[in-house]
Order: sequence, then structure tokens, then C-alpha cells
Amino acid sequence: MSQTDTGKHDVGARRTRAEQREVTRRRILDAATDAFTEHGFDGASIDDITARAGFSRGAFYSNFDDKTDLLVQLAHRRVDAFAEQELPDVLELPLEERPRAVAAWLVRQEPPIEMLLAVELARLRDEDDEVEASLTHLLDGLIGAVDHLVGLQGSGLAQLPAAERRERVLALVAGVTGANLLRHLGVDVGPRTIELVLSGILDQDAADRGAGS
Amino acid sequence: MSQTDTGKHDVGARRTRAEQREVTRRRILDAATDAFTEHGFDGASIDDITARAGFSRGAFYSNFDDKTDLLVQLAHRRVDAFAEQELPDVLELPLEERPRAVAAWLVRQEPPIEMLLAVELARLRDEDDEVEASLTHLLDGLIGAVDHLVGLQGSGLAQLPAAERRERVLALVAGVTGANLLRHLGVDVGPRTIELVLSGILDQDAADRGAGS
Amino acid sequence: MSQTDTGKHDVGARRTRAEQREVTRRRILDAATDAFTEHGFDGASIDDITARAGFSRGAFYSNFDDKTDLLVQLAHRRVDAFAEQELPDVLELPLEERPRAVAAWLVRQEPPIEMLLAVELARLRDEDDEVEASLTHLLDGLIGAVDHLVGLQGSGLAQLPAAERRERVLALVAGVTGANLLRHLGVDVGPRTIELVLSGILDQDAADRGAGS
Amino acid sequence: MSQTDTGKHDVGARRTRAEQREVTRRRILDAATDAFTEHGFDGASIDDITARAGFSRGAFYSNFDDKTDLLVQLAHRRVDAFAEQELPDVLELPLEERPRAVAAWLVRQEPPIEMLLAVELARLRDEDDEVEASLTHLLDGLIGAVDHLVGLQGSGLAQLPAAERRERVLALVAGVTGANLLRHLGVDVGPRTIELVLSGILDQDAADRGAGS
DNA sequence: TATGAATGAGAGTTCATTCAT
DNA sequence: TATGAATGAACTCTCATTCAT
Repeated sequence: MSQTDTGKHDVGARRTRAEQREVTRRRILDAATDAFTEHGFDGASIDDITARAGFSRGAFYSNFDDKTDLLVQLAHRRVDAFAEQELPDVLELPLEERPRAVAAWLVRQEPPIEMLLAVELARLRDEDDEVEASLTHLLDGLIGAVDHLVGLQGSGLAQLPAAERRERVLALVAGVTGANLLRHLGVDVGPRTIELVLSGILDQDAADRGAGS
Repeated sequence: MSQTDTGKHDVGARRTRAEQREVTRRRILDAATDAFTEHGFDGASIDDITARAGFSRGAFYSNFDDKTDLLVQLAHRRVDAFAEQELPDVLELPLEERPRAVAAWLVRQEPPIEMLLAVELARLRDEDDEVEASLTHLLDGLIGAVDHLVGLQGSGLAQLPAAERRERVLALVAGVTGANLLRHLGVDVGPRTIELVLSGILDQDAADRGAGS
Repeated sequence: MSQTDTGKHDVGARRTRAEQREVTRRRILDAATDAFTEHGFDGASIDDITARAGFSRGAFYSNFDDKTDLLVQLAHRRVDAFAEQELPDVLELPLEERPRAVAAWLVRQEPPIEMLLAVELARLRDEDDEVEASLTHLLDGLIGAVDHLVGLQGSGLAQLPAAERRERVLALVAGVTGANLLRHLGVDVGPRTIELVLSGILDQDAADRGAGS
Repeated sequence: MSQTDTGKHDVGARRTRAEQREVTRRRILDAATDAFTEHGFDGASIDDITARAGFSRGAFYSNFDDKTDLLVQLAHRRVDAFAEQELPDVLELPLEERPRAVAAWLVRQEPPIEMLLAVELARLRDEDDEVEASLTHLLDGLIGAVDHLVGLQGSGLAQLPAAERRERVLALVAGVTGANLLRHLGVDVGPRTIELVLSGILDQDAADRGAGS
């Protein structure tokens, strides 16, 4: 959005400026993550967010267009972070242990703020095209990352027809999303629960049976 | 959504005061369901809700303590409605068709507003004991209904140890919840996806494998 | 203040309509006195008042035009009660004891709600002619009663010129009003304080000196 | 709330902001004085007050916590103003002229809003500790100022025992307060009335008589 | 006469946003 | 870039009042 780069006088001071700006942006985004988790998008005020970050409200408007822009930037950032992280090296494990390994990895993805952001983006999408794009980007990023993970399985599922494979991926995302939501609500959901969800989907036999129906 | 005519002078039925009050309450609750789905709890104003219901703002405060009370009442009502409805008669079906039948039933549970209400209740629970109780009631109701459904399977899962059975139930709730959330976000999730989630959990073999690990 | 006697259909004594109405009015006026003392005119709601009286808000509008009317009626009632009560028989006392007797009597006039009512009436007088009349009536009643009391002194002050006598009366009213106000505010004002105020005004010598200046 | 100035660029035009803020505060307090006098505390709306001051409603909340805070600040300000002003130099006058001089000074203390503020503070004192403190401060300030004035008399009253002196002071405050209240209600109370009240209290003979009883 | 559901104006307050500094 | 005073729209909630019962 606001890339600025007013680079006219490229002295040494300029890089410091850009760096400082980046630090400010990051601190506000971090504070926003906390505030949104705690009070929701509407419930978190700009004042609350900037105060957490140690700034006045003015700093916010020097770095973001408005509150919606903050949401969009935050969503982008979360997708990028999600996509960039290390995936578990499941290929080295025997087939029957893979679900557990994937489950453990997914559970580690906390806090599950992505979906809360997504819900807000969905609410605002009619008012702003950029929001719509951002929501799509967020969902595609999540689904794509899981799809990539499934592709690593090396056998069976990797060779499923595209449509069936997408069903599997969506089922995985749904299961993990739901489990995270339940945890967010205070329900005691352990890795075992997620394993249960995953094992059925990843299992070749179940897959066959499902594909056959 | 189902705007009963505002005809105050009903044809034949003269309503008692209590009945009229109940009608008003129900229409406001219906309107709130729509408004919350569309704009979220914070985003939906009392004015919006009462206008949808065909009343003035004051009618709301004549029937509810405040906005939080509305949320609590709505949650109760949804749980009750969920618990009271007909469960699919899966026992008449062959084993392999049961997941699909259950999936179809679960998909029918629209709109999937329960979890959105739950998220708001979770946000408010620290400020109000009644909210905390309401959230617990809501979750227990959902989990209990699914548990009851699982008990109807008549074989296999019904005889699992309590702990394992609870894991299965939570996994089912997580899967369906997540799928509904994805649909809410505009992702094209069909019954087939939910079947995939369910079949693995309900499947006896997968169950054995899961329990054995 | 709670007369209770919930028995709406009286067993023995069947009251006439007019009597019942008068009872309702009186209970509401009593409740209003308490509520105004506690929360002020604006701060006391019709609901609060009627609930204290054991009625619903509808009973209020069956007996009074509106809230302003209640204020007017209450003011009238207080003046009447003030005027009707027994005045202290100061003539039997020696001159130097009279101030104390009058002070004791004045202190007994609690709660000092008349002036609080007067302040509200003064605020509303521009909007309603009846209010203006009511305020005049209230003040004339108070001043008149004190004037009458002064007249009882039998000597000295009773024969002062009208203008000077009015000054004396106003000074008395001011002193007592102020003392009551201070008590209302929690200041520890005893009868001795009021005696001090009165003795100077009632005292013939002080009067002469005052008139001579 | 008390963000001490960032004090970075501390030398040039930097006072403007703090000064401007102070101007705004003062104008709102002035407007509030008028509005409260006219409509009372409950009757004066924030909108009315800020509009009189030439600001928008938001300016109010930028300078005060809430309406109660405004009341508290206003009370403090009035006490300070009262305490800081010049007292009449009564020592230069002959004894018998002192009451009149004091009366004239007291009458000059307009508008007599202090007691109206006090009544509101008394109403709110149970809900807020700061209000309680403010009420005490207000009353102590008024009583203290009058006590100081009495001390200036130089003879007689200045040497009374503490208890008796306090009675005298309270009597003075009561008299003046009551007279101001009557004026507020539209009663024609002149300086002569106040003189009457005061002369009796300040008078040495009356004092003796009072002390002797 | 008394009830209480419903009305709707208006209050206090919050908060995203602007802009002079 | 960052500050924070000021704006003003929008919100929740209160309450005097009406009216069908």
C-alpha cells in the first residue's frame, strides 16, 4: 500500500529512516496481533494497539492508511510467515507415524489468529476490493501450504486426481481450523484429537473408500 | 429472512400479552441471527437488529437487559434448537453409508452461527459470569448432541472407552466446525469434504489404528 | 415509607373510587419525596418512584399529567403541610429564650426538600406558567409562615415597618435555609448554629442597630 | 492520563500546544458554569456545554474524563478562585461598619454556584471517592475562607474558643448561602438582608449572649 | 384505575480519523 | 516520522410518555 520510498537524498540517514519505519511497523503489527486476539478487530482500538506498541495514535496513521489497511497488512504478514516456516520432514518417517508428526506440527501453529482475521476480512470484503484480494490470498496461502505438505507424502495421496486431492486438503484445513477454534474457546483438545482427524484423511484406504463412493 | 408480516391486528387469533411478547422476542432473536451473521456481534447495531424485526430500538430494551443478554439468549436458543431436532436415522443404513448420511445432516445445520456466537461469548466471558455459563452450555450442548449421535451408531464406536470416545466426538465437532467456517469464508466446501473428515473418524478400522498408536 | 398492604380487594373496608385514588396519589407523592431527596428531580425516574410506591408506571399517568405536574403537586402539598402545622407557642417564653425555641422548631422541619423542589421549579418556570405560579406559591407560603411566626412575638418586631419586617423575615428564611442546606451536605450544623443566626435577627437591639445603619 | 510533555524540542513555539489546551479547558469550564446555573447538572448536556464554548463534543472528552470529572474540576476551580481573591480590608473600618462591608463583599461573590455544585457532588459522593474528596475540599474551602475573614476582625470574635468560633463561621456561611439561594430563586434579597444576618452573628454582644446560653 | 409493551428522542461516551505542530 | 488536540459519526442505553388491554 504505502511503499513511499521518497528516496531523493540517498545519504546514510535514509537507510536508518527506512529501518526505523520498519521497526515501528513491526511493533504495531505485533501489538495488533495481541489486541485482536484479546478483543477482536472491532473491540481493539487504535489507541490500545499503539499504546501497547509504545507509540501515540499518530504513529499509526504514519504507517497505515486506516484500520482496514492494518488488517490487510497483518493478514499478509501471517501468510508469509506461515509459508516461510519449515515444514516437518515427514518423508523420513514410516507411513503410520506421519499423521502424528503432521498433527504435532499443526498444533504448534499458535495462536490461531489467521481464521479470526479471515472472518473479519470476510465481513469487510464487500466494501473494499483490496480486502477481497487479501482474503483470497490468506486462504490460498493456508490451503496451498497444506497442499504442499500433502504433496510431500511421496505416495498415494500425491497421485490422486486434482479434485480429490483438493477435497483432502480442504478436509485437513477444516479439521485443523476447527480444532484450533475449539482450543480458542477453552475446550481441551489435544494432539490426539487432531491425529484422529488427520489419520482418516491421509490414510490411503480411507482415501480409496472415499474416492469410490 | 422470514419477516412475518407486521400485521398487528391478526386475523383470528387474539394474542395474550405474554404471547405477543414472545413473538416480539422471537422476531428480535431472528433478526439478531441475521445481523450477527452479516456484520458480527460488534458490527450489528441494536438499531439494525430492531429495524429488521420491525420494531423500534426501545422494544429491544423492553425484552433484553442489554446486548450481551441478547447474545446469551441467542446462544441458549440455538443450543436448544440444535438438541431438539430430529437426528438422522442412521441405524437403518448400511455401515458404509452412515458417514454420508451424517455429513448431509451436519451440512444442513445452517447457518453455522453457533461458533461465531461462541467466539463472542469467549471474548466477554471474563466480564460476566452468566456469559461464562452460557459458553459452557453452548459447547456442552453441541458436543453432547454429537456424542448422542455417535452413540446411535450401534456398533463399534458406541463401545469405545469414554476417553477415546470423547476424542472422537471432539474430532467430529472440530471437523464440522472447521468446514462450516470455511464455507462461511466463501471456500467451496461440499458434503464430500465433510464425509472425508467423518469417515476416518467414524471408521472402525481407523479407530483401531488410532487407539493402537 | 412502604405501606404495603397488598390486599387490593379490601375485605372489610371498601374504599370508594375517590378514596382509593387519593391513597394511590399519596403513596406516589411520598415515594417521590424520597426519590427526589435521594437522586434529585432529573435523577429520579418515574419507574423508580412508582416502584417505591408499589405500583407500575401506568399508575403514575393515571394520577398525574406528567413529571412536571408531579413536582407542582408535591410543592403544593409541602406548602400546605408547612402552613398547617402547629407553630411553637413562643409567647409563653421569656424573650431571651424565644430564639432557641424557634430554632428548635425550625430544625425539626426535615427533610429540607422544599428548597430543592424550589430550585427545580425555578429551572422549569420558563417553560410552564403553572410552574411559575407554583414556585411563587411555595416561596410565599414559606415566607408567609415565618412572617406569621414573627408576628407572634408580640412585641418589638411585630411593630416594625413593613419593609424592615420583610427584611427580617427574609433574613430568617435565608439563615434557616442555608443551615438546612449545609446539613444536607453533611456539615455538622447543630441547633446552636441556628440560634446564633436567629438571635441576632430577632433581637430588638440588633434590630435597632441594623435599622439605624 | 498525565503525559508529561515529551520535552524534546523544548525551546521555541512549543508552549502553544499546552497553552491552547488550557484555553480550551477554561472555556469549557466557563461554559459549564453558565450551563449548570441555567439548567442544572443533569439538565446541561455535554453538547450544550461544548457548543457554548465553541467546540465539538469530542473536545470535551479530550479534556475531561467524563461529566463527573467536569463537576469535580469545576468545584476545585471555584474554591481556588474563592480562596485567592482579595478579602475586604475591614480592619480599617469602625466596628459597626464592618458587617456592612463584609455583607457587600459576600454579595459580590456571584454567581452563587458553589452550593449548587455541592448539592450535585453530595448526590454523587457514594459512587466515587474523588467526588467525596472534592465535596469536602469545596466545603472546607468556603468555611475556611470565612473563618479567615472572621479572624481579621481583630477583636472579640477572633479570641472566641474554637468551638464557638466554628459555630459563628457556620452561621455566617449558612446565612450567606441561604440568601444566595433565595436570590437564585428570584426573591428580592438585598445587601441589607445579609447585613441583618451578619450583624447579629458578628456582634460582640450577641456573641456574649450566645456564648452564655 | 392500573398494567406494561412499545415508542423514540436524547443522553453520555467511544473511537476512527484529520491536521497543525 | 510522530504527536495529540479536536472532530463528529455512531453507538449503547435511559426514560418520559403513549396506548391497547
